[in-house]
Amino acid sequence: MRMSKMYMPTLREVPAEAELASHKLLLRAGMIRKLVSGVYTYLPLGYKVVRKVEQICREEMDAAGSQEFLLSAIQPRELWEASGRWQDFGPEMFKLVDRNEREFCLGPTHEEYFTAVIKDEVKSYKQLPLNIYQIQTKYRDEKRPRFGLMRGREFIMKDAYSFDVDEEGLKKAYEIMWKAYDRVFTRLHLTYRVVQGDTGAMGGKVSHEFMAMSDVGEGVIAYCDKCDYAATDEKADVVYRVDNTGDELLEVEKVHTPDIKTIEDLNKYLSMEKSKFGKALVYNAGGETVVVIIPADRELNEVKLINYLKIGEHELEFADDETIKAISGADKGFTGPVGLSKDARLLIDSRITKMKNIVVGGNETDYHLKNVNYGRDFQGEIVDDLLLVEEGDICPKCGEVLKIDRGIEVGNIFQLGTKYSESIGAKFLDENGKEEYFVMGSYGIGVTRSVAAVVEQYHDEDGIIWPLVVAPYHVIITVVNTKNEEQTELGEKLYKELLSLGYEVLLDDRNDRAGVKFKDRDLIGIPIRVTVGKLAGENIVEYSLRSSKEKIEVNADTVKDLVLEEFVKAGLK
RNA sequence: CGGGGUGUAGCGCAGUUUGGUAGCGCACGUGGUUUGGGACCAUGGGGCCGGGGGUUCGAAUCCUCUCACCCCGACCA
Repeated sequence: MRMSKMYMPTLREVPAEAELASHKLLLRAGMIRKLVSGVYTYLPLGYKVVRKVEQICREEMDAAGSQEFLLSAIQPRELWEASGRWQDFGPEMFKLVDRNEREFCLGPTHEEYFTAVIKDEVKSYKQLPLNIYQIQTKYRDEKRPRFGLMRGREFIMKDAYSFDVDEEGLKKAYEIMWKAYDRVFTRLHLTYRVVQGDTGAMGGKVSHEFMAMSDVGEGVIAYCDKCDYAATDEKADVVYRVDNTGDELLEVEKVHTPDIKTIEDLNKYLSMEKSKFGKALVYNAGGETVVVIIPADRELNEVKLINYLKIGEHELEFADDETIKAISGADKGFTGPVGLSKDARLLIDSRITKMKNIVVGGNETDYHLKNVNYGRDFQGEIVDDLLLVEEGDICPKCGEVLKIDRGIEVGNIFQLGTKYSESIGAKFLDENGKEEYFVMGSYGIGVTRSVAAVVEQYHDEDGIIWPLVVAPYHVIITVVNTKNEEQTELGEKLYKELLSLGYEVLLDDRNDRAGVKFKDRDLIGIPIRVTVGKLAGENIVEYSLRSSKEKIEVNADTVKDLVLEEFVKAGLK
């Protein structure tokens, strides 16, 4: 491609709306443009990268025995009603109504739809296992779209679904997909970690997330260096050791705590460890008022709460002050488990039951209770673990200390089981002629998010540094002075030569100053650079890589060999 | 959803406090000089000052409603 003809609107200044490196650079490099919040246009250079990531997904899925489909983005409401997810996904879905008032959504994912497709045509165990996928645009009306391609409301996803006769088959399919994902992310040159995930709105029990490591990632993961334990913060089991000093149960004591509403205040006022307090959190959860008691030095893991209550993510919110008053009889800040209204459902983290002589809210404004003990003074539903993991927690697997890091969730695999086949009524006949539900798995890769993740991991202050596999072009030839015939001719010659060898080449034949061309090529991050300048007459050019500061002067005839060398090094030839 | 901030030319911004009919840099057109790290001179084009309503002789500026965009929070008992 000749750059004099290319649609590549690079920006010198950073658009005010961008915060992250990937967002800023993709905008500045003329790869994407925003239409509205969370919705982007892919310009030629950006779309080339997207297609390369898609192609890598495609190749690895095909190699893993999956077959490519293309389903519609529009899905009828009935399909989602069948699985109950019209409710569960709720406001996250873009919904629309046709002229006959029939309701649809723009697919946020395609479990129901794929299951419905299979249902009518796959009838025998002999047709299984089956693995199918598509690469398609997804729509999710995110609460807060942000960071460019990182969290959009429209994004491209590779989604695959497996259908098996039993759990055993599902586990095999899961393994195969896991390996395929390893290959995809390895080919993308991403530094990533596979962690246990929460199954959330997808359903099912087992899931893993592929996290591209990055400080700006929205995902938080807890991992152990000693063993292979790694999980998202939402999923991570918390090992919380109760420190029981003074084993004797003391008499409950009412203490006056005027205006002491937070754990911090209480901590100072009573000069007692936070771990001796039980904190109460009041929620409005799917129509009922729920009070949760957890050790006060820890935070609640809302995902664990949502899962326990079996409600949708958007059905959980903090209770307002009136509700708190109604169930506790006191102002906000003094809620506790003792003498709480029966209208509230009381959940107790199991650790609370082991703690002795704790301090809790008194359900009376300006009062707390000391020496409160589970069983003797209050009772409630015991929930095994509702806590959010923290740095320094004990590894639930090996007992070492956990570390916390951040990552970008670029892939996700789920063992779904029969949730969708049952709700959609998708059955096959097994070898005994008995009807069984398909045992399913689903597997996603965020294609456009992966593009952002690559930029996050591969950039510097001058621009993007694309790995060769996903670079929009492999080589850029910069003709320093287009008015100079020797330079122009040599540039053309090299351009044609490399094109004929099958490389993707940019020829910067623009009539601009050298500096402009250098800045642009740094910004758009083309991996291999050839500069045709003053020594063109002697058939000498400058050769350099975007990833290195090194430059060498070489005979123009050897450029093709150097390029080949890079391809060999990258494992592409 | 709550809180905060911002909307002025394609991009980045000033002007708003104290109303008087819109400016700077980059980008863009033209002519010229330049050409190895975002050139220079000259000249030119481009704005319902996010939108509606109001106050006023007069509104980018004041009042009001609204929309959009960005950030923070969804962690408080």
